[in-house]
This record gives sequence, structure tokens and C-alpha cells, in this order.
Amino acid sequence: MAYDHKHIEKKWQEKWKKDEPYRSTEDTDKKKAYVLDMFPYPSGEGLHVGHPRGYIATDIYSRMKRMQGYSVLHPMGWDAFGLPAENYALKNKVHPRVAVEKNISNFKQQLAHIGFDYDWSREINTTDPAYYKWTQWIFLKMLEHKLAFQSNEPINWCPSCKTGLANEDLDGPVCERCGTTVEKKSLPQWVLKITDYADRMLADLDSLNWPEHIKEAQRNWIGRSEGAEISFPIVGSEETVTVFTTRPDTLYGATYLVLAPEHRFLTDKNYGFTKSLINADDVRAYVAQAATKTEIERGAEGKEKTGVKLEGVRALNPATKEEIPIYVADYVLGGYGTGAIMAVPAHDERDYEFAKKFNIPVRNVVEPVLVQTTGSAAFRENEPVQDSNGIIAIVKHWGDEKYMGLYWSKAEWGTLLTGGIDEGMAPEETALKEIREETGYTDARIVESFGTIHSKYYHAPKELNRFGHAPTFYIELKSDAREEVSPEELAKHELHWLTKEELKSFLTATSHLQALAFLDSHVYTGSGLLANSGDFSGKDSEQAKWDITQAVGGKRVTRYKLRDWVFSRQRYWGEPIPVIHCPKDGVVPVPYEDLPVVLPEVESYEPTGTGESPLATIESWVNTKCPKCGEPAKRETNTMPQWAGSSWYYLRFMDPHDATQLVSTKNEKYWAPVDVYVGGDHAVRHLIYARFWHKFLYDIGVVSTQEPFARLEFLGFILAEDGRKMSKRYGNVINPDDVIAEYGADAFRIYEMFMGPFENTTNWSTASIAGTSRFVERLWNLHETVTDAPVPELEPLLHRTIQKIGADIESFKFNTAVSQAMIFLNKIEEVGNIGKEQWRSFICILAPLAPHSTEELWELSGETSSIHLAPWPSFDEKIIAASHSEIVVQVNGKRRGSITLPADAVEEAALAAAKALPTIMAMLDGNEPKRVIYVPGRIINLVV
RNA sequence: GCUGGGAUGGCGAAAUUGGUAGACGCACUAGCCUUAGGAGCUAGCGGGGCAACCCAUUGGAGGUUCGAGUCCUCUUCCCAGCACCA
Repeated sequence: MAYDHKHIEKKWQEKWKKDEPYRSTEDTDKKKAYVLDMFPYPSGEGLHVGHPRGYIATDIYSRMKRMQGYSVLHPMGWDAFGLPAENYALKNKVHPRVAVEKNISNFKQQLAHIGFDYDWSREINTTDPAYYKWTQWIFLKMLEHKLAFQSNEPINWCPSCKTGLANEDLDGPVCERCGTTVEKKSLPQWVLKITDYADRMLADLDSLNWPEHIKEAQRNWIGRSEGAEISFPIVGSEETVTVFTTRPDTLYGATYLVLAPEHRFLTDKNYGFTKSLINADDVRAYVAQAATKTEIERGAEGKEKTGVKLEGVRALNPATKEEIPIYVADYVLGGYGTGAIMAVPAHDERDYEFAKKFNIPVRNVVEPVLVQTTGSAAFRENEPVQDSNGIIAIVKHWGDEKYMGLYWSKAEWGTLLTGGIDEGMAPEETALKEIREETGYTDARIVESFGTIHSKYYHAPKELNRFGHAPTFYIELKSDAREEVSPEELAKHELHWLTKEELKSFLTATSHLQALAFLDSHVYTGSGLLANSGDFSGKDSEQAKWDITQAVGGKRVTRYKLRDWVFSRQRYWGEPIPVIHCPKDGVVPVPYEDLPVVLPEVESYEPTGTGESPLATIESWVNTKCPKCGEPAKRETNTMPQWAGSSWYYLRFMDPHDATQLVSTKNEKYWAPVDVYVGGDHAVRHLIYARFWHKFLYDIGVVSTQEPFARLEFLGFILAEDGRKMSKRYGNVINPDDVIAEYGADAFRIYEMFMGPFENTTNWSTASIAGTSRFVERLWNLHETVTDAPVPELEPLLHRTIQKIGADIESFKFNTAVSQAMIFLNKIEEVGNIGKEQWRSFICILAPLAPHSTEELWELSGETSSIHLAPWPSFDEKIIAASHSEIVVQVNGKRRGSITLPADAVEEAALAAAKALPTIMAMLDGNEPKRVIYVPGRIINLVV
């Protein structure tokens, strides 16, 4: 009889609902496994086939863990506060609460068809007052620990969503939700000091078993950089401009300062130094213009630098004691560092670009040091070194876009024009002289000087290491005027005219390649030897960094890109921020015993757009009494952002019904941390917020682990068959309900896992699901071939299959687990029957993947309890090893045949067997192999 | 530009971590079965050969090794994140 998926799947889904075999318990006799999905946002669109992929993975994983004897926590819940739900409700003219309830029940029904093992008794919903009581509780604790504070700093404001946003809610310069360009707006805001945790969040990333790209994204977002703050006095004033730089070693090359348009010296009229400003109007106009420009405009204009010089105001470079100009320019960001920089055009691309435009001097202070590591001139460590001075010149052809290359045939060595500097002769003079002597060209002009390139190499003729110091020039020939060259010079090298590209492969010395690089980019941003830097000249730039900082009274500081978390939203659908504003006592937290502050039911919850929350209009709710003095006071009307509830929900699953505490110590100790966390996207926001809250809860003793999620598995998306995202807009959405109705939940589950590696993004293919559907059918049909006695032929492969499927599920390689199952199934069909115990083992390891059909087959085999509570089968490595009897015979590393030998056969036996093969005999042609490499159980390789 | 990850048949992919490249599945081709098939079965599916076998081959170029998809150097292209962060 064919497999009737509709009937069988329904039968078991109902039975599991009734019997609750998946109830989680804090069973201290067992090891625990906490397996968690990123809980969904119940949108109105319902699920498409991409959504359940992660849920199927955790389902399979948790089912296996349960069978392996673990106490499993695999819960599900709903993240339902926030803008999407509210916007959906507004559009459809229903209350968000009603919309959310409806969407949740729709989601739950869809999930039920797939046959998940969730413990629904632990379901949570972030919009439930019993839940968000604890979200508010955490906020109050943060307030208590001064991690939550009020601020009036301008924040990102989305004019379409009518609310303030955190940096993390932006997609570049636009609101990630609606795509509207955000504005800057000053509003009283609640802010969380996430930056206090930046260092710990960065350091602890190393301890996490997470995909590298996600850790990297977090490192990027935290954006730690070490540098120095250095103060530049303003000439004729008491004021100083403090700049942040990661390159204090280049201080001697700082030839101007730049203030961001947002710098307080420019925006705050109280700063006296502006009195001496001659062109105040121009400056003010530039600042005003920059303020109206959105970040996208600032960035878009081809990054062409703009700015205005502060005429009449000068700063003192504390190292050189030179007076340098100050500019305002929008390439400096107000929000990072101190909002002011020292500009070093010689060693920073952006400063160089600006300096060229405004004709500001460029002073080289760091010179590259190269070590020749390849070729005959490779530097020899631990051998004596001799200093030498010479020049390097890039010489351009008088007519073509070609450059001079010299090939030294004796040394097999391609160079630019070089030459030693004679005592008392200027490098410039030397360069021109060398061109004349070595090549005869007389009509040469120095166009540019690149400073000195240092290089360590081995000088073969003298059998000595050299540390060369070479001033480097770019020289153009004005004509082909040429005098005679002495025959001995001519004999030494051949002259070639080469394009830049050709020169790149022609040159052998790394120092010459560096000279060539200067032609394209005039800016050297690396480290090296300091020059033109007073007492520090000649020192290593990296080592001198902090000495220079100290010498000018600067201080070493660490800066982050990460901004504090703007935590207020001027919208209705969120957790009310639990504070009261009292005219007398100021900000007063709502007493813990008064939590939760329940979101009031209202008729109109439209955002006002004025920067006030819609809650502000509900007088009866807003007006309250101060908990401290009892006088009339007003409630805070802002709500929390969408990410609040999801920042700690994984803790509530451990103990979802405790009305007296967030999570009991007993349960937290048992379940924490989350062993495997599965989801896509959210690489930065949710994970960084949750880690922040978790570390805070650790600090106040609520949780016992430093990190919430020990292991993270990243989920690849499923695209539509046409390669685009599944969306109503494109009409390419595949609904899992339809797929399941046609092929069954088991085939659907297996297909989603078989599509490709779990972290890969793949296109959905309805045609391909036929393969896994066939697999379930064929598996079903096999139960008629079960015999009493075990089939010996199947033993090795069965054990290998148990081993591989277990290991693959453990490491989230579901695609190869499925493939192994198919291989074994093919083998059973080939053999024709399977022993009863073998069959039971096989369906047991398939149970996590195909929970319905295997449960039915289990029952058919005479069992009365659930297969999902059966023990996971074990395997015997010896039986697996015994099957590896075929070993490959190679000649010179190429496969030429195979022989069958016991795995523990000695080399002599293997060699004899190999030699006996006709092909091998022919290839050896009576000779003995020169060498034999024998890897028992694998290969034997004969070298002839 | 920076950082991280990739590139293997017509397609999704696998490869015991340096040891038979292309497992498994899809699509395709031929045949069988069937009133019919978007069902099932058998065989084939890099190139050559009736065959045993031979040759080529993991984006490209070099290298290390008895042996390289895997390690090293250079290079091209693709994806993702960040991006005037000093």
C-alpha cells in the first residue's frame, strides 16, 4: 500500500499534541541541550517555504539530542512589538493587538503542518504584559546602574515612520524599514550605554563558536580603534582643538587641522576664538549647508572634498611649533572621535586629496622600509649589514607612455635606474648624472620627488647584506637627445621601454616596485622610518607612536564606531518606558512592584509626527502621581524599540511562568547557555543587543554565563525559483501548506535539508522535491521486505550510516546526512531485504528527519511507544573499518587499478598483489619500482 | 577601497581533511511497462574506443609533494558586510 501522507501525518500530529512527548523538564540526571530558533515576527503575510528551513534544522537537531538521552529545550514564541506590526495594523485598520493575535494563530497553524517538536507550554509573546513586565524590569535595572540616561543629542528621525531610530536601524543613510532618508532631529531621548560593554563584547567574540563572517560583522560594527588625543593650541587664544588620531607618529607631517561642520566651536557661539574669524559668514554658510545635506549627499558627490578655511585663525602644531591653518570640511564626521582631525596629506589619502585642492603643503614624515625576501638578493638574516646610499629614478620616455627598465643579464635582474650617491653630491644631481652616464640621455627633468625608500637586501657582488637608503624621483625625458655611453656601461645592462604593467612583472626588487606604486598613489599609509620629525627622525614609526604622543602631552585613547543605543520610539506599539516625570523630583522610576506599566488600549494609535508619542494624548494614562512625593506627575510616553523584547527572550523560555522573577536561578543554571542558536540575517543588531543585555544581567547576577549563545548556526535563505526574493510583489511565493498537501511534511522537510549546505542561499525548486518525495515512498515500501534475521551484507554500511548521520546532524550538515540515508536505502533495495533490528536502527536515525513516516513504521514494527523517545542507535567502528578492504593501486600518483586486501595487510603483501595486476605488470615492464608508498586501507603508490 | 567567504558536470552539490574527483539528488537521453501520465522500472549521462582500457579535468598561472579540489605564491571573477570612522 502506498504511503498516505495526509492521513498518517495528521494522525501523529494529533497524537503528539495529546501525549506531549516533547515536554521539557529540568531533569538533573540528564545532560541538557537548549536548541533555539530566532523567534519569528508574526507578519500578516504568513510563512513562505524559506521561513521554516531553520526551524526544521533545530527540530531535527533537537529530536536527535532527545533520542541521545539529553533533556531538550526547544521552544517557540513571538516577537510581536514594533513598527511592522503597527504599520500593518494601521494599513488594515485593526488594532495591533488584534492583528498580532490573528497572525500568530495563522503562523501556528502553518507550523503545525510541518510536525515540529516544540514544547508549546513554554510559548511566549513579547507583547504579553506578563512578559514585558520583565523587559521593563531590565530597563529599570539599567537605569539604576546608570546605563540608561536621557539625552538631547540630535538623533536619526524617520519622517515616514515618524519616530527616532538607532544607528542600527539605518541602512546607510536611509531607514531600513521604509527606505526614507533620515533626518537629524533633537528630541529628548532615552539612551542605553552599550558602549560601556564594547570592549567586552569584542573580546568575548573569540570564545564563541560562531561563523566567522558574523563575528567579523560585529567587530566591524563595534569598530574599536586605538589612537591618541592631541591638543593643538589656537594661536592668540586660550582655546585648543583636540583631535583624535590613530597615527600620532605622523604628527610632524600635520600641516593643517579640519573641524567637522558639527564641531562645537562652530555651532556654539560662546566659543570666543571665533571672534578673530575674518570670514565668519562663509564659515557659517558652509556649516549651515552641511547641516541640510543628508549623509547620502555628503557621500555621493564622488567624494569630492569641499571645505572652507577659517581665515584669521591658526593653530600651533605642538611638535613642529609651526602655525598651521584650520579648515571646516564635511569629510570629517562630527560623531566620531572628537569631531576634529589633524590632517597629514603625505600619509592619508583623504587629506592628500583635500590638500591638493586647497594648495596646502605636503610633508613626508614616514618612509617605507622594504625587505627583499625573494630572488638572489633576498636579505640574509643574522648576517652583517652595511648601509648604503643611492637613488632610484623612474624615467619616462619623451614621447610614449613608457618607462625605463634596465635588465642586468649577469644577475638576471630587472631594475629601474639606480646609482650610488657620491660624497657631497645632491641626490637630484646624482639622479641626472646617472641617467647620462648609464643611458646617455641628457634632456631630463625631475618632475617629482617621492622621498626616501629604505630597503634591506643582499648585495651579491660584495657578498654582504645592505640597508639601502634611496631618495626616489620621477623624471621625464624632454627629448631623445643622447650622448655616447662608454662600452663597459653598455655591456652591463640592456635598456627597455616598458609600460607600467610590463614594469610590474619586470622589476625584481620590492623597493623598486614600491617606487612604481608611488607613481599611482602619492600617499604612503604604511609604517616605516620617521623623517623630518625632529628627534624622532630615523626611529621606527610604530615604536615612536606613543613617545610622540607623550612628548606633546597627548593621551592614549580607545574609540569605537559603536554608538550608544537610542532607545525611545515615538510610536504606540511597544513596551512603555517605565518612568515618571515629576515637576519636583525629576525622573522617577516606576517602583518595581508597580510593574508592568501596561500599554493602554486606545482608539487612535496613529503616530503624531511631532516627536511626541501617541500615548501623550491619553490623559487618563499620562497623568499619575509621583511615587516619591505623591504630587501630580506625568508618565514617560515614549515606548521601547522592537529589539527590546528579543534581547532577552531566550532566558524566559527557561522559566516562562514565574511571576516573581525574570528567570529562576535553578532553571537558568540548568539550561544556560543556549547550546545552538539558529537564524539568518540579524547578524549585527539582535545579536549585539542581546549580548549587551546578557552581559549586564550577568553583572547584576541574574544569569551565570558571560555569553547567551554558545554556538550560532547561520541559515541560508531560500530564493524563489526565478532567483529573486519571495514576495507577494513578484507573485513568486511558495506556501509550505501547498507543498505539504501535495508531497507531505516529511518530503518537504527532507527536501529543505537536502537542497544544499545549510548556510548557502539556494533557489527553491519544485521539480527537485520529487526526489525526496520518492525517497519517503521507497522507504515506506521497504517495510514489507523486513526479515527476522539480520542481513550481514548490510552491516558495515548500516554502521557507517549511523555514524555519519549522527555526526552530520551534530555539525548541521543535513544535506550529506540525507544523502547517506539515500545511499543506504539504495543498498537495501539492491540486497532485497533487511533484518528487523537493522530496520529499526535505520528508521530511528531517520526519525528526526522524517518524524511522521518513521513513527508510523515504528508502530508497524510492533512498538507502542513513540520512536522519538527511543534511544539513538550505536555503531561499531570495527565493523565499518572492516569494509575498507579495497585499496587503490597508483603508479606515479595516478590510479591504475585496485586490489582487495584485509585492512591490516603488510606492505609486502600489498606490493605483491599490486604487481600481480596485468596493467601494473605492463607498466613496470620487469623493473622494480623506485619507491613504494603504502597507506594501509587506502592506497599503494609505485614510483617508477 | 577595507574585511570576511567563495569559484568543482546542464543544475543543487559531495570528497574520510593531502590519498579512486564528481557520491547523493534534479534535469536530460534511450528502452520497458501502461488506455494514459508531470506515475513506476532498467540503462546511460566529460571526451575517445565494440571492448579491456586510454585521455582530459576542480576559474587562471606557477610552486611544494610519491600524490593537490584540498597546502604555498601570484592573478581573475563572484557573493556578503562595512565604507570619507582619521
